[in-house]
Amino acid sequence: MGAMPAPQKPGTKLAPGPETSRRKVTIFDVAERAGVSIKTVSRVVNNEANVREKTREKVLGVVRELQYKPNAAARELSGRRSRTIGLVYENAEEFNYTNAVLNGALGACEARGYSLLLCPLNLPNPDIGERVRGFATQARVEGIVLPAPVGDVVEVTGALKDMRIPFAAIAPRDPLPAEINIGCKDEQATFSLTEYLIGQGHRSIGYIKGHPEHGASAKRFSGYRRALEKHGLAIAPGLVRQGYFDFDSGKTCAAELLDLPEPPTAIVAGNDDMAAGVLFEARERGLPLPGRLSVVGFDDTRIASRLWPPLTTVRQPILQMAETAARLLIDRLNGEATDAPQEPFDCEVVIRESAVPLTGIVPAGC
Amino acid sequence: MGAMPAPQKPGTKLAPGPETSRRKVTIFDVAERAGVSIKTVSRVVNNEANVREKTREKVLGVVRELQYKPNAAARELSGRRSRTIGLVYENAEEFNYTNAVLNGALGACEARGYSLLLCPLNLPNPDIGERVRGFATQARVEGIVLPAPVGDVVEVTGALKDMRIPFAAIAPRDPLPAEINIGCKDEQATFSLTEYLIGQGHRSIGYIKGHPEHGASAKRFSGYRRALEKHGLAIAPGLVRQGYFDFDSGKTCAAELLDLPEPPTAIVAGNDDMAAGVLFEARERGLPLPGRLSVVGFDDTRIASRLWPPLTTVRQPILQMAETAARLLIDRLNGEATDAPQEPFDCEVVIRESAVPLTGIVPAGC
DNA sequence: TTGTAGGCGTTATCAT
DNA sequence: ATGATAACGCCTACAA
Repeated sequence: MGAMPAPQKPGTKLAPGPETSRRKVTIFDVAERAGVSIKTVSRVVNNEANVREKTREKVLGVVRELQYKPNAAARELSGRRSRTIGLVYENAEEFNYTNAVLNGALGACEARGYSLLLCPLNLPNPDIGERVRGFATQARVEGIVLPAPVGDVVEVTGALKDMRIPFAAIAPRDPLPAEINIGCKDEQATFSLTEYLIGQGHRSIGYIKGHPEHGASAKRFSGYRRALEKHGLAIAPGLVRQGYFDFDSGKTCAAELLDLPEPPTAIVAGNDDMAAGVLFEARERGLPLPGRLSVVGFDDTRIASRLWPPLTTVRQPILQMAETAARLLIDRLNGEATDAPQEPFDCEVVIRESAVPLTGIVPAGC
Repeated sequence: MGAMPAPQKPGTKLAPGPETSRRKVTIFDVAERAGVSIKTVSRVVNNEANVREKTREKVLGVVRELQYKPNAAARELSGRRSRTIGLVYENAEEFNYTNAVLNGALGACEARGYSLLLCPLNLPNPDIGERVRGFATQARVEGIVLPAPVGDVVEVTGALKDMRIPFAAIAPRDPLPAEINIGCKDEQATFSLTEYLIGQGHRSIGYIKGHPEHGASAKRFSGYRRALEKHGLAIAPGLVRQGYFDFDSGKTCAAELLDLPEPPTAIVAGNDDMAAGVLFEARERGLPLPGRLSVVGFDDTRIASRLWPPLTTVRQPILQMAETAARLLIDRLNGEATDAPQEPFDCEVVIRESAVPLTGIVPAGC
């Protein structure tokens, strides 16, 4: 071992410094620390045979200690195995938040020769921070797209900032969490929607707020309030309820609104799912729809047009927003800086039959 | 150039043979053929500066000619750029075919240290074959999961077989297209559903078939037919319509059924979306629901419980099916053979209020 | 403008 | 059972 030139451990000659401790740990580090050759480490890591149990344990110990993760690229290059499978599926064009985001991001990636890796989260969750950290490390991503409401989860954004991984947020709240933030005119859209109801003669309009964790909830509510103010309508007590963007909370809030001494003649729900809950509750009470109660939603999800009556709602360009987020992120990654903050996207009010003019002649029974 | 050892072109010493022509073309091949160094090729491919226009063109020509695609792993290993971004998103637990498939496959991958790459398709499409080929090549996947109806698209399966890429099909039709085929008891479930209606006293039961391209469509229809036969009920002419798994076709077919001289008292739709169309059509005609018409669907998608009346339907374990497909595929990739074909999964009938006993006393008006 | 040398971190081969 | 060494295909640094 004397005269033999020490195997040049990759990375060894990097200038030492504060960053050194965070240098990627390689198979050489593990081998050295365990007093074995890299091949033995490789054997252990890949569960190959021909390793003494004692050696295996020792190596595994070091692996844990050093938190060694094999480099996927090197593995693939050398071993010709990508450890990747594909999912080829029919892309139903139906609207769905997650799918729209996916398609938008995928489109931007495809156009630029990038790949997209997924990390679904179940919120709320105590250890998202760790999950995201693991994802970013394992998946070796250059940047990350964070659709609402994840862009507002500090455990996630914190971990990312910590790891210095650039990210783009879709529809986040203020203050904007990312370098790249993509939004749409939620406020303006709800304002229009509410004005539309006012134009139909409604004077008592209830509101069901969205999930407080979503940035969009507050913006939408603002639009509602601004419309009422503009037309000199006060918000009667109890007319605003707190929902959570889901069907059940919409139904519950609708029940509360309809139980009011003077129930509203129209209800603005923070999204379609809650609007569906409102319709359901009204239906259960036998209220003639839309005659007795006008309802509007937000998102134009698939169920909006399937419900009875079909829902008047707002369509956000989520696909484009996601596409833009991914595109700007990739551009930024490639040093093609985007200085100006992205202009918010326009939304489109979709008129259907769930909101009708308040005629004063409320049809009886049916 | 004389004494200089020829640069050992990677792969050169592979035994020549029939496979040789299909060997991966590398940057060396391009360089040699273009009469330049690999660095120049690299410059061209990466759009770097300092390449004479003429040289650039020549290289690009060879690149096209040889169909050279840079090896992503080598690129990443050397350049420390993964050309991959991540999408961290909240995984709404709501049911949705695509999402369920995604989550199932993702789960299996995560558990085995695999990555999942997505390739959404828009069917029908003249050049899916090329798209899939491109995806498989570019994404360098080891295997592919094909959820319905893609497993039945011969352009896709053909391309994959051609490229010798193993794949697993979810809910394909017979004859089974893949080595690994995962199904569920569609026939049995529709049989139960139909028997349920018969048990409620219905004797005239319409059926709206699903998309003919889906293997499940035929199986479900069989279940319906078997139930009628078992109970000695004939299928009156016009009682079976051809739908396409979408809302509009369900609505259209419902109109046809309801226009029959003797319209059915119950309708079995091949999926929830068509069932929603049926409800919508009935609602437009002012038919009291569910009293005047019982409707059942299949899939238990989210809208099933949002509709009025809430839909009696069938829940398939799609998530588990996708998980199993991906798991078996990965196992196979790793040589852990699975000899026995996978047993079909059970489905679960979900009883809600859209189907009610035929009382004989049809409520008038409303 | 173009080319050469060397390294990226792993697996494969073949000795020991 | 274990290890030295050569690929793997590309990019960066530096030389010409």
